[in-house]
Amino acid sequence: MINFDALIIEDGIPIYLQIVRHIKRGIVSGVVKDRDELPSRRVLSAFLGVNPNTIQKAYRILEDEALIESHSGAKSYMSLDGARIAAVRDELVEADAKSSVEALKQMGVTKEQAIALIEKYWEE
Amino acid sequence: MINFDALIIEDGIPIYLQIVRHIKRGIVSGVVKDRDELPSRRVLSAFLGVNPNTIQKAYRILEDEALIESHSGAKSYMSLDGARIAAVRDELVEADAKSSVEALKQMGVTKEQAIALIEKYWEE
Amino acid sequence: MINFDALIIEDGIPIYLQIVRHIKRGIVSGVVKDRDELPSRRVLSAFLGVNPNTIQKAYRILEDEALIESHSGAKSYMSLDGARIAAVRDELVEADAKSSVEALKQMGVTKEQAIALIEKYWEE
Amino acid sequence: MINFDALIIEDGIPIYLQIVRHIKRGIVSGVVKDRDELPSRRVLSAFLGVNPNTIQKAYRILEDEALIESHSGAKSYMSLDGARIAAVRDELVEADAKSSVEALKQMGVTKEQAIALIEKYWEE
DNA sequence: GTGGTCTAGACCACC
DNA sequence: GTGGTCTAGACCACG
Repeated sequence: MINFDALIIEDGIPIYLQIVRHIKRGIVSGVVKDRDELPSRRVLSAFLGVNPNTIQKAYRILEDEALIESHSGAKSYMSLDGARIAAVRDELVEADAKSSVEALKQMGVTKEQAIALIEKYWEE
Repeated sequence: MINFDALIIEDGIPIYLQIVRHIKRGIVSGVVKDRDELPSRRVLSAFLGVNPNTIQKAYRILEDEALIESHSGAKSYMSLDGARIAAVRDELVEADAKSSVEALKQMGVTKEQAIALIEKYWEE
Repeated sequence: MINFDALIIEDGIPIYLQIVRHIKRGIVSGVVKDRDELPSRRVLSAFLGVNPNTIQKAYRILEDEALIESHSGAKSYMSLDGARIAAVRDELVEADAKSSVEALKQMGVTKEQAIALIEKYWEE
Repeated sequence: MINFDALIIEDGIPIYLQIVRHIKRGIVSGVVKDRDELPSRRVLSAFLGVNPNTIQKAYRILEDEALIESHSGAKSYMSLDGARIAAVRDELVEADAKSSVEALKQMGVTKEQAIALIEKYWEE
């Protein structure tokens, strides 16, 4: 089952979005697989020290994106296939790179300067 | 004078911050220069279709950072020198690159893949 | 025995309350009589496709209002007399007519239009 | 401005739906007109003794149905035209009369008795 | 035990 | 002042 030990709730960004992002990163990195069981709202809320409703909101978003399946009274499971995983990868990796490139271009940074920046901060 | 045609107000992020960011990107790219005249609150609010107070809030922030000079009843002008421009560049460019690198690293992307992504999206 | 064919579970209002209401309507219409036997929790839950606990909750409410008699392990029976039936009639018929009249009046419908509506939908 | 004195919150049905219904009845009766100003979330919540969020949920539903217009920081206004009013009328009047007829029929009330009930309560 | 909804209180962004 | 969001607690239906 997916592990939430590495998820440290930080301030300034909604908790339910941090949970969504954590699960999506698990999908991209391959830690989470199809048909994996998700912790129940109550269990995860107790573990993270937040309200069950906050977990519910995160799971609901993932369900709307067809990444998990929930049925009243039953446990929740991951529902992944190649297309969905690719979509999540696009959303996280490509969208991130794309918006970064756009911002840098608008500020007059050259491609060479951008690559130099990446290399510089990669080591830190 | 700085052009606001390229500024498309998007939802989810405060309008006054989008205006601030747009002007700051102009500073970094060199489109905006020292002593440039800024459009009046009234003119810009009409052009963007937002409340004059929202423009006021954006200008006030820039004024607090000493990037513009306003005198009640008179026009506002950019107030830039090498140090200020460098500070804005750091704030925008470096912060952007840094957060992007961090996100990609967290998802298991290698430095080489990251650079490839930058090059790929730079052309589009 | 009371028939539950006409009971169509609708969303938005608690199922156990819908069951209570259905039985009370049977009392008012005379379909349900004193000493009538009620279907067992298990049978009714299977018929309606809901959880036995939901039936239990409905029966418990009727029991609290002294409209049925239950003894653990044995069947449940209606327990009606003139006073109880009149009370239920007041609660349902009069409350229904009253709230309906109030709603229609509030919407600017005239008495004649209201009667016409009743006649129109009575035939369908 | 629309009046909420006649709205008595009752149990068993979500408060926000009762508020939605009350406003829709005002639309049908003509009490509420296009461009009418709505009470703010805070004012109405204080008046009804419920949480501002409950009002927000009701207003949000009406906004989704394009019956009101809300913009952050500004007041909320009704947004009505003939087609929208007709749609609301259908939804309320017909649904109300239909469900009332169905309930009365199920309780063994005759059409004549139903009409008598309507006339009786109409005068009160 | 499970998932889901309703109401509430605190807070934020905006005009 | 306005509208909007986030988190929380209590409750409901269900297996």
